Amino acid sequence: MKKSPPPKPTDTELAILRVLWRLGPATVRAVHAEFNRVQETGYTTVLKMLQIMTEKGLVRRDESERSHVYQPVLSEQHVQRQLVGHLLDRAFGGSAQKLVMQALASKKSSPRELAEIRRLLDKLEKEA
Amino acid sequence: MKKSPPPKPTDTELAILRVLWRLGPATVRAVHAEFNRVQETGYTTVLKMLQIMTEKGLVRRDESERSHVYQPVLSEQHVQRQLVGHLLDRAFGGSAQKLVMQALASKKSSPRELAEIRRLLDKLEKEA
DNA sequence: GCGATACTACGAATTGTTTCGTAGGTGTCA
DNA sequence: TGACACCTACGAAACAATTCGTAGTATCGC
Repeated sequence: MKKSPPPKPTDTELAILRVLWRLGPATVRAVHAEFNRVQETGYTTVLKMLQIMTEKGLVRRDESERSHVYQPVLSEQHVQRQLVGHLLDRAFGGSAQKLVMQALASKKSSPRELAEIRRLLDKLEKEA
Repeated sequence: MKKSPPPKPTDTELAILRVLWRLGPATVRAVHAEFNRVQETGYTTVLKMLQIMTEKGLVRRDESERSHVYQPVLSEQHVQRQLVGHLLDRAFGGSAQKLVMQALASKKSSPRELAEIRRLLDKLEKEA
C-alpha cells in the first residue's frame, strides 16, 4: 500500500527522469548510456538511483525480463507543474505573475514563443 | 578572498532569506521571532543557519554590536532570477515559454495580473 | 560444461543539511 | 558583587543524497 504521491525529485533524479521521458521505457544500460553523454557516471550509480527512485515511487519497474525496464510514474508535464508550484510557494509567495515576469526577463524568448504565450493569455482572460 | 558567487540557497535557507527581505537587517532574535510565526524552531537553530549562510556568502553579518545584525547579500529579485534560471535548465530544457505556460496553468492569476503580463509581452515584442 | 559477460542487490563511504544542547563570555541591576 | 538573562561559538546527532565497489546469480558463446 503505497498511496502517498511521489516526492519532489532531486536534481539528479530529475536528470534521470528527463532521460526516461526522452527514451520511453528503458533498461539501466540504456539510461546509463544516454546519461553519460552529458555526465560521466558509473553504471551501478545509475542502477542505484533507479532503485531508490523506484522505492520513492518516482519510477515504475518491470521485472518480467532479466534486464529490468524502468519508466516514469508521472508525466513530464505533471512534474514540471509540481516543481513550478513548489518554486511559486517557496520563492514567490504564490504570485504566478512575479514568476512569469522573472522567467520572461531571465531568458529571451522568440517572437513565436511570445505569440504562443499571448494566445494563452487570451484564453485565460476569456475564461474569467 | 571569497570571490565565488553564493550558491543556490536550500529551501530552509530561502525561508530565512525571505524573512530578512521582509524585515531588512535583523538580529537572530528578530529573525527567530518572525520565522516562528510560521515554523516552530529553536533559537540556536536559526543562529546556526545564519552562521552557515554567512560562511556560504548568502548573508552578510555586522558584528559591531554585541547582537550581530544580518542582511541578505543578494536582492530578492536576484535570487528569484537565479532559481528560475536553475529550474529552467533542469526541468524545462531552457524553454522559458514552457515554464511560463506551466506557471500560468498551475495558479490562477487575476485579470489585473494577466494585464500586467500582457504589458510586458508588448514591451518585449517591441524590443525584438 | 565452462569461462566470460551482464545483471541486480547490497553495503558502505562521503558529503551536505538540519536540528539543537551545552559551554563560555558579557552585560544588567538590585 | 552575585544572580540572572542574553549572546555567540562549537560540536554532535540524525537524516538524506550520491557514488561506487563487491558479491552473487543468471545467461551466452563456444
